[in-house]
Amino acid sequence: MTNADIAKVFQRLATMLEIDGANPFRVRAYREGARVVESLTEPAAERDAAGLAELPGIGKDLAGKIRDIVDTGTTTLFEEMKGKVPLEVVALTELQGMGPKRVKTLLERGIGNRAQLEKAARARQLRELPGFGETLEQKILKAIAVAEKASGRVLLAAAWPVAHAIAASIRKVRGVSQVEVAGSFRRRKETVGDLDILVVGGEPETVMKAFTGYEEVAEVLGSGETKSSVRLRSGLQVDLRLVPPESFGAALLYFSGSKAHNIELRKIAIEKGMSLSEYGLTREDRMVAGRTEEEVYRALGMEWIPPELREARDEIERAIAGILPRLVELDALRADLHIHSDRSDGRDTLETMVGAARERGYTYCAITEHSQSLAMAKGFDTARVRKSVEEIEAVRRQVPGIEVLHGLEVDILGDGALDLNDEGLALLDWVIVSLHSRLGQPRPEMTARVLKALEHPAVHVMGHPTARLIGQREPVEFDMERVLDHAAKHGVMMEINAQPDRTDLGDLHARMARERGIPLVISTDAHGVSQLDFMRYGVFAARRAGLTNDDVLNTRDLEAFREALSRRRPATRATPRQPTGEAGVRKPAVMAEARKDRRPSRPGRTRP
DNA sequence: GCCGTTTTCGGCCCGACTGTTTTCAGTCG
Repeated sequence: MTNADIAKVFQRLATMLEIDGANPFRVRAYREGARVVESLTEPAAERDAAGLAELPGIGKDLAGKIRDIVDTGTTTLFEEMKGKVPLEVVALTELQGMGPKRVKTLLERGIGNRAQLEKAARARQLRELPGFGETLEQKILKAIAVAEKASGRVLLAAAWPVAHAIAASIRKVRGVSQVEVAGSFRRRKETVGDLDILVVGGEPETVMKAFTGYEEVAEVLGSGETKSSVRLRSGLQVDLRLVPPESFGAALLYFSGSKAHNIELRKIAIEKGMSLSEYGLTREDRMVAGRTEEEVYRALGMEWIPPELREARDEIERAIAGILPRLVELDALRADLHIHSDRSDGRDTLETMVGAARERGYTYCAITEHSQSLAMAKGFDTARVRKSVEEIEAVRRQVPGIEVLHGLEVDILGDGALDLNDEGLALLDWVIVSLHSRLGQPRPEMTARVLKALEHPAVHVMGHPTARLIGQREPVEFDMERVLDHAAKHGVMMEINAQPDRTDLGDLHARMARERGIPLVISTDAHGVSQLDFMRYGVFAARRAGLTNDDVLNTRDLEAFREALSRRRPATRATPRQPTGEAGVRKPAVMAEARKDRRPSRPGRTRP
């Protein structure tokens, strides 16, 4: 039972209670409980009831229910509520414009799922219900159609060019002085549900007209003086808000979220005798701050918090204490350490890829083709690796100015063995191990398989550890805590794979790795030149995880990177390439150093 | 349902837009 599973039960319970007309603050407590459990970096299952009740927002009752869910898969209240408000009914609230009150009205008339709702709407029966009308009936039919077509959230990388294009077109409107894309886009979540655009300046009518008339707009969902919403042809919803300049910071803060972060800030405002809204921070209707985010945060007694951290985890306490981490920057990366060429399943030649890496300002990179078991991808066996040594030598001569590490992305076989023998491994500078096959193994087997692979002394890093494909494939099942503990023990690093549909490790897991002092590398896994630019999406995940430059090994120069690699020689067993003197289990010094860096007492801002 | 150097009871974040209504409830973010 994962934290996400527990959170899902609480979310559903909240909606059920809401439809049932429960005390709204009780509903909120379940939502808050879901959020707290979901953002834990350790399994809630490992805490007893008392330990759970120590969490903010979790009291005795919710703690007991979490234990129930962990132990039995459900809890009494959930089962009872399912009788009153079936899950099909809960799903109705996902339709645009359908909240708990309307769903309750429907339920009382025997309309309890999407099919029944659509039928009633088509039969023009909805308009007769109290609080419903002809217009709403039409909106509901539209919402059903949209829900069936759109799959919900889109990848950040898909929204990226769209957001920039719309923002650019609004910037051209006469009088507009500021345009910013807020929302989860600004927090750099790996997927976004919609886009929120904030605008300062210009005649309201002109700005709104420019927005609703944008070429990609398929439908205008609403338009007022200060707010308009549209749906693009791609299905993505975009909201635009026009705000006065003196409120821009407060509005940017507000619309960037997360909601939970905002609520925390508002509570702090109230404690200080003020009130915070998207119009500003006020004291007795007098404006205290609002023009910039910095000014609002300062007036609340804390430093400015980077949007990526605004998830109501621990960032507010840290901002108050002045110990926010100084987040890793894209510009700080010196290398891309996971690159394929057309020697295996990439599209471009070795020389092209290395040249493109150099163009991106890297001083070193690793070429990492697949191993033999991925025959379709022309994976390398030992003989091919031997030949590759010369090819890498050649490309080093062809493309000066960047050091090329001879790497390989070696498959972790079904039993945890590596897909290359020790002779082949000994020829490599950089060994990534990855899961590509038999991804459906049950949790105990998968955990054992990964643990075994990480014990091999030749291994440097685990690539895209969970093997998830966002929106397409669930992460593989293994015990992440044990895997990370094992990685820390054996000096194996973790990759943040920057392919936008992987983003793997994701922010929570990367945070868990960091807590164990495991160095991370951010790599693109590029299969073509253009994919080298995916690096930013890996950096975003790292920033959301709170990682600093120090936590990310490929921010170091080549010498420091090599130094760190050379220390990865803990020995569970000797291999021919191990100098005997280096045997013995110890944590690589780089990890001890990294751990030291993240003591909460240490101001995160003292070093770049 | 949670929480507490103002409280163990009585609070709990704020505003725009829409549609159904004749002054506001519901939804959304």
